[in-house]
Formats: sequence, C-alpha cells, structure tokens
Amino acid sequence: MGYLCDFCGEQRSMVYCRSDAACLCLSCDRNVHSANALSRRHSRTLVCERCNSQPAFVRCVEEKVSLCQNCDWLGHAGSTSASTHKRQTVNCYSGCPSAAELSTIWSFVSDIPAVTDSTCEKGLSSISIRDNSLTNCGGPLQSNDGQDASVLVEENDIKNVDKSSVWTESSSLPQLNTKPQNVDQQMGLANSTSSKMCCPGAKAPGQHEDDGFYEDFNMDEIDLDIENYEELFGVAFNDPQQLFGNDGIGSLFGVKNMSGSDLNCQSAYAAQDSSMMQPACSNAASADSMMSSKTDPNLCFGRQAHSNLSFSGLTGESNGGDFQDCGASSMLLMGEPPWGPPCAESSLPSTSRSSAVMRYKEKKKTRKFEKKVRYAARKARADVRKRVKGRFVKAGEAYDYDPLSKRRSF
DNA sequence: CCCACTCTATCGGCCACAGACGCGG
DNA sequence: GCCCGCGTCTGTGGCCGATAGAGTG
Repeated sequence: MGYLCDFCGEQRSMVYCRSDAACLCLSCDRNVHSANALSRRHSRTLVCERCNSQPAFVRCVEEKVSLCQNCDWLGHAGSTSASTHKRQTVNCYSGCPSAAELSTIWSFVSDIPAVTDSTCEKGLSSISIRDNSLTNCGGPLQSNDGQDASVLVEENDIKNVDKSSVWTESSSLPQLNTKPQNVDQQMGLANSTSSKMCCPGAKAPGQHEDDGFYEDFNMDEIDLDIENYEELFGVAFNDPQQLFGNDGIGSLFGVKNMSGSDLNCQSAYAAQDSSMMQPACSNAASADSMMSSKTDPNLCFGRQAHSNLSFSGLTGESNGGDFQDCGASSMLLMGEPPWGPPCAESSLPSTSRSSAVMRYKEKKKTRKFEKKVRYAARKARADVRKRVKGRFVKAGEAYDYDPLSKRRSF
C-alpha cells in the first residue's frame, strides 16, 4: 500500500478500507464498494497522509493532516509543542457517498475530487457514518454496525460529534499508543457527564476506527468456544463467575493469550463512583466489566482492578498498527452487549436482541470453520485422487481408498 | 492433594501432482 | 516490453502418530 490507489494504481489514494485492507482513490472506492450489498457495508476512512498505509483516525487541526494512530503518536508525543495540537477524530463512512456528502463528513478536506454516481445504484448514496470516538447511546443496535442503517447524518450531528470529539493531548498522552486504556480513562472522564454507564461507547479514537475494527476482528476466535450462544444471550446472569469462571469473558470467548502479565488491554474505570463506573477499555475486558457490573459491581470492581488482559495475536511486541486491530467482540464494539445494557431504562428490546443473535448466527454460519479453498481445481483433483492410508499415491499404483467409489479397494 | 493411568480431542505431517509463480534468455 | 521455457513452490484431502488435556481411581 502506498501513495497510489491500490486498485487503479493511477490516482492518489485517499480512503482506506480496512475490510479490503486497501488504499483507494475516491473513484475506485466508489466503484469497488458499489459492487454489492456486502461491499457497501465496508467502512472506510481517510488514509493516513503521513504513512499512506494506515487508516487515519485523527485529524490534526494545526497541521491540517490526517494521521493514523502510529503517526499521530510519533508526531505528537515527542515534542511538547506538537502535543498540544488540537485534533479531531476522523469519521468513517460506508455506502456510496457523493463528493458533497464526503465533504460534509470531512469538512476539513478541501480537495475532495468529484466522483461519478454512475456506478452506484439508486439509493446507494445513502451513507452511514460512524464516529470514532462516540457511539450512539441507546440507539438501535443495527445502527452501530452499519449494516442495517443507511443513515444520512445531518450536518448538525456531525458538527456536534466533531465538536465533542476534539481534544487536546495532555502530557500523559504518550500513553496513547502503549496504554490506550488510560486515554480511555481520560476520555471517560471527559465525557462522564454525557456518557452514562449505560453507554459504553466513550471509546478512544482509534480503538474503534471503523467497522474493520469489528469486521476484521475475527469473530471466529470468539465463535470457537461459544456453542450455546443462544443460551448465553437468553439467560439472565446472576453470577457471572458461574458462567465465565475466574477467567472472566476470556474463558468464555476462548481468548487464548489472556495472561496477567500482558498490559495490552488493562481494564480500568473512569470514575470512582460505582454508579458512574465506566469500562475504560472497549474490549472483552470491558465486557467482563459490564457484565459483572450489571450483576455484582463490587465483585467486578475487585476483580477487574487486577485484571490485565491481552488478546491472541496482540502481544507486547505489537506496534501501533497492531493495536489498532485490538479486536473485541463486535457486540461489544457496537456499544451494547446483546444481553442488554446495564441500565434498566435503556434495556434492549427483545427484538433487537433476537436480531442481534440472528446476525450473529448469520455471521457465524458464513464465516466460522469454513476452510477457504483457494484453488478449486486442486480441491477437485484431491477429491478424486486415490490414497493409501490417507496419502496420495501415484497414478496407477495400488490404493486402499478411492474417493470416487468411497470405499477401499482391498 | 498428589500421582499414575486411561480416554478423548486436537494438531501437524505425509503423500502426488497440476497449476501458479519467478526468473533468465 | 513482451513472450517462452524451465525450475521451484503451493495447496489440496484423508489418514495416522504425537501431544495435550480431562477424567478417574
């Protein structure tokens, strides 16, 4: 991935699609993502203008440049002057927005080239925008994953979002990359008045960069150990420890590398008062927190205060880019756990839950355990190749198993 | 609680070979 | 830059042995 569009290789790349792991020019972005309903769901964001390879999650107002988490860290953490730069979160979008809509989303980008609408089907220009730092508290579940919601965000909303998501880096921000949970904590404090406990959405920018965050997050890793998810989603949890054991959600989700020594995702809370207790890390740790806090805040608090969690594939060696992939369950990232948010007044309707379960099933059905066959021709040959004790044999030689006859020759 | 043993589940290697791939002319 | 020939690499499925983990006495 580089400066030029990964698709056409001619135009300057402008947006990053995490689902495709590609930097695209606006024209190709529109072409590629108007192909079908699934591709239209891909969430895109600006490409980092510094490294040109990572999705931008923040816009430096002073420097007028969009930056990925790494470049933001490299550019702002070092110097004292730069660390005070005001930055805005960069919104993601899906669908097929027009140039005008894009300039609405990214008002700070002045050179959005015009893109033709010819490739988009009627109605496809409706876009959904995901803010990186705020989630729509209490909103319908579907709106958060961008699948069912084709919502044209009004300009006022965007302005509000942008306004609320501007922050100035403090002296502690060097922890942004290494310990983003602390930033979460800061964010949580900053938003403590607006984001209640029922809204786990006060995510730090970058942790929820786009849908790639949960789209790329391999749901299969969660699927592995959840066979009775219906029961999981349906039952009321009286004792989370009964359900999850001492490992918390890690044991449920089969997260392999949960160790107490890793610091990649330390759970922390934004407020001391348990009534305002806020999961400061939008991942499984916070899920554990939320579940626990729903039933037994004290227990949760006590346990979570000491729980340092990490995810498979995300080790201490992970760089910033890796950390951007610090995946959590999509349901967590949607801001609303399928078992319902902790506060009673915004309890999730059963239809939403069932739809969430349905979509979860759908995703599981389409993704889980399906071995991806890259070369159908090779598979076809292997399917008819004769074997001896499972091993392929040369053509014409004696065999003990013929896949065609489905029986042994002797 | 610890140890030894059994049972079950999981994982990786092996095989032939067509096609993909890279490289030099 | 394009084409061709050659050598190397890759991936495919079923079986089996090694290993890990759970269960039992």
